[in-house]
Amino acid sequence: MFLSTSTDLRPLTTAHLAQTMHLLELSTLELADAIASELADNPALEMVDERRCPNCGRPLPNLRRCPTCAASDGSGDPIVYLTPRDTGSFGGYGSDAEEAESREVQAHEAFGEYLLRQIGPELAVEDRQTAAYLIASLDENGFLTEPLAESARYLRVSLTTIERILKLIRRADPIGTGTRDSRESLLVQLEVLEDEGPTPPLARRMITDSWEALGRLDYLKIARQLGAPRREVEDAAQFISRNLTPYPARAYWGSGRGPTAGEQGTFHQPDVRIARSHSDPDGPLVVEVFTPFAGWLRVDPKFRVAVRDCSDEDRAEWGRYVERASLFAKCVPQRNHTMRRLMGAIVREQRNFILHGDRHLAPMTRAGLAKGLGLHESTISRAVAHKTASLPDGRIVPLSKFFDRSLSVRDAVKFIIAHETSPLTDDEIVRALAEQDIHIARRTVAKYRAAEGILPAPIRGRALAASRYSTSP
DNA sequence: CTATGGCACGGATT
DNA sequence: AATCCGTGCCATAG
Repeated sequence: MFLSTSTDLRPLTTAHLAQTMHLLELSTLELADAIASELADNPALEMVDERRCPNCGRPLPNLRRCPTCAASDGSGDPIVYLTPRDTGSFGGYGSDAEEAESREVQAHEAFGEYLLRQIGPELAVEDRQTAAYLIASLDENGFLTEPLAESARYLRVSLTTIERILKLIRRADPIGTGTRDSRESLLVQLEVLEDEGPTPPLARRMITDSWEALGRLDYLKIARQLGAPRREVEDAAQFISRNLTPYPARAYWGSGRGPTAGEQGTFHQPDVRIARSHSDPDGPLVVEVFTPFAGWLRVDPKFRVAVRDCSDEDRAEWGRYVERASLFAKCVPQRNHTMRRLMGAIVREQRNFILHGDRHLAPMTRAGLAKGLGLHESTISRAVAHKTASLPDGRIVPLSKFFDRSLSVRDAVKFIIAHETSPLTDDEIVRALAEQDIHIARRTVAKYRAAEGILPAPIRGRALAASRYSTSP
């Protein structure tokens, strides 16, 4: 059986070889495709479907994270680990999806597929259709507004079945999708965090019993309602706002607001997730670098045996496959290791930016980072290219943003204009910036202002005046 | 005359 | 080597 498959070996192309060297510049999704096609083309390569820590290689039976690799070393440095995430590219369906009518539909479908793929393995075959229906009924916030009884009647399945499937959807990434509203969503998210570690005991009651007051941040009222000290209420509220998000699905459609045009309406899975440690929000940041599969790659031992036993004329060709498979199997973990180191360095350098916003972005160059890590600068460039990270506040930003030289100044310009009493001219903005020790030319302010989509001072004045008389904003 | 945008140049970055 | 970015100069609009 094995020999029969070997008759249709596909030729090794130079393009493939070149690709092996370029694994670093692939996003998680692209890497999944690359691995899938390599597995298809090279019979000597095998994926072992056994969960292992993608970093240290230890087996991980029923564990999501490797306890050793996910531990803090106590130095205050960010905790960076690799997280296997099934991207679904091994299912065999083509990557060139049909052109959808609108990007919105495309995004929704991709999001649905993403959910379905995660829960697929835990789903009985006859439940797949039900799950697909439920996911398709989600609204733009990822909520399920249709009454469950109605879905049950339409699908002719029991309410308990629906609830069982829904429970899977709710706990899949992004956690809290498939709930009825923000409140239920927060509860599900809290539940998952409770499984992982300690959470403020007040948090749950605040969401269930003091929802209204929580929305208005009325801590005094919550404290009175729950009979708890105000101090504890504030702590719990801070925990909620830092670790839970009312619209978990939104993070997957680019940044909901903000002028990152072109990204909107696109479903996007980040390649890296940066979060606060929920047990210690002021401690080291927790960074997950996603890898596209849970198993590991190696040269198929059966193929090795076959090479040893085969005829001389076959040996040369088959040997090339073995060599390539072996190289590829080494390159993938190498890539992930580099990504892990790189993210550690970036997050250490940009902690303030990650936690406190654009204005705190520190100047950082790829070249400087390369020196610090002992890597070539082109390696850093490749590793940064085509990848995105999700930040603790839910925004998804390209990794290149960490190297934006002008972001903090642009943000300062935005801030000045947002707080002006009367429209400031570009020259006046230059002077305002100088007071913050930021020295740039007038012409540059004009460019930043334009880049942020802010109108020139005289027109801003008019727009302000006009808005007093018109009803539309 | 003042505020701004277009074009192009040079230096830094990739 | 190619690209990006800040800036100066100059034309133009109000």
